[in-house]
Amino acid sequence: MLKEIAGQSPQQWEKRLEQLAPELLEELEEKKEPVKGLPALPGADGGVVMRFAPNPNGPPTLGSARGIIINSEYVKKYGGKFLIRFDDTDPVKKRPMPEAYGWYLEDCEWLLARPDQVITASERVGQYYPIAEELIRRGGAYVCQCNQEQFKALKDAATACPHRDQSLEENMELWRMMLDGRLGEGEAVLRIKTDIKHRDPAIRDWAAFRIVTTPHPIVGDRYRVWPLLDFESAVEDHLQQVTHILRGKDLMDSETRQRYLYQHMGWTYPRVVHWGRIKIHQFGSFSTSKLRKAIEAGEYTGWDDPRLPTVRAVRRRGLRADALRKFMVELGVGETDISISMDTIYAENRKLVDPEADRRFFVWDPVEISIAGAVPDRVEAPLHPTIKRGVRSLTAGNRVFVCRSDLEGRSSGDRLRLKDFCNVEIVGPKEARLIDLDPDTARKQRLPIIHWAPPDSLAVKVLGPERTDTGVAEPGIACDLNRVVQFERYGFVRIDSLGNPITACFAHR
RNA sequence: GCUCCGGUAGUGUAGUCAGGUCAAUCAUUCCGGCCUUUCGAGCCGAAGACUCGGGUUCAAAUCCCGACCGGAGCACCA
Repeated sequence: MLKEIAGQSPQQWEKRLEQLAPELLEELEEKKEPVKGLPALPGADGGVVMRFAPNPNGPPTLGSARGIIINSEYVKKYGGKFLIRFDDTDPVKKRPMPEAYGWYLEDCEWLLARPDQVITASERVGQYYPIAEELIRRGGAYVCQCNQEQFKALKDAATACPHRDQSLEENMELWRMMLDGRLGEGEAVLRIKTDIKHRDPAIRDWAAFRIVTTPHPIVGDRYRVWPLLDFESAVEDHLQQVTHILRGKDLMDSETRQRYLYQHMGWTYPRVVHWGRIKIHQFGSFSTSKLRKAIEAGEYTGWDDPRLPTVRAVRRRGLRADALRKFMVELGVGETDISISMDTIYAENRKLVDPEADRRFFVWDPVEISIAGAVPDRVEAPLHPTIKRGVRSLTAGNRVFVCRSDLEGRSSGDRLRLKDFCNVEIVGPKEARLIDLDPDTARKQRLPIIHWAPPDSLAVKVLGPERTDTGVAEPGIACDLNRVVQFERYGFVRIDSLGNPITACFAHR
């Protein structure tokens, strides 16, 4: 029987199945449908509460954008709440930047991911204390006075430290001593009991609170006992009733650690999805603290320097939020570490921006040439090559600018067309002579077509991720402040400031 | 050293849980052609991948084992 089936073709199987059970055939076809957008989140059908939890020690980078976008995208998909939570509980080693809180909110807004609620951990530390005390009462936590090396040695040997089985009263008293100052920095931590023999040493009795006397940039010296990430995050996720956590693979152990706390408290842990590290070809790997140092050293002009992989920098260059969103959604949420190229983001952005961007002439490395003959004083050029939305009027005349590179390698007798203007023949190093105005001449003679800039052009400096170009551009760009335009044969730019020179930021070709 | 995770075209990604129509999806990139008064856009075409080795099975990208490669954690950082 089996042999008989194996000998038949898939088409024959299908026919047979159709006779036997047509409903199963439908099911087969259903399965083939490709899923669009983000993969389904298990258990999300009743709505979700999700959060993005940055440390505000700089503005969001493109890596943060992924977290902001994917979280908010899921909330959009299933309904529910999107939270921003500032995990700013280290006043020393990961000292928060007061300005950065606002930067996150601004960039979220721009990324079309307005949070439904904003939580700042440093302002809520007082609410964590009763939970710590409850944990002590339940025997799930203890005050440990080992120094770091001692504890590490014991932990690596899978042995409990002497403080682990102190009485409840002792622990409470020590905890009060942490709070009221009788214990100093480094003298004690509160640990969550896990399994001291857990096969993974990273899980064993982790620290939940430590003493820090350095004032916090937001709340000053309001607290001297500060939670560590695993405690703060675990508790806050429960308080906010977070349903799904998206977190980096680097925090994979956190779930295992935090589950012990949840167990002690009788809470249920949210669902967790992990994703791998993201690297961008054009920027290499970057960290906020590294960028911060480079900025402070004067290597960059600021957090929105077009050479930087921050959200504000790409915004300044004229990348659009919806392009970024589309790109991030297509990246998905895989656990593999990925290395992406900005080219893919650029391609996405180009599709959105190309139909909307007016065309402008920008001549880099300009050379002034003279054209002998009766050339018009003004010409008109379309604002867009295929979408009819009008023209721009340009001053023309006998002297215009062209790119040095368009002249190089040409000699007397060579002909070319100045786009939307005239056909010329080279007669000298910087001299040309008019042939005629007809674009058909250029077409028939297959002349190279170059662009040019009018005599009344303005000085322009284009700041790009890879280099800075200087040149001149038609004066109309003075009306394009904050808009994205295409400099023909150059690329898309956002006009960044009016001045002398006008500055533009380069987006992409 | 201990522990965890991953490996589909150049880059991402779908498919892997529930093995079969997967000679493998989509996007981007690259190449060729067409079109175009931009080196942009558009159109057409092409190239390009299941890390390796065993095993299970009629059948393996999919399940199992091992190797290799890559990433991460073992903080009083986030």
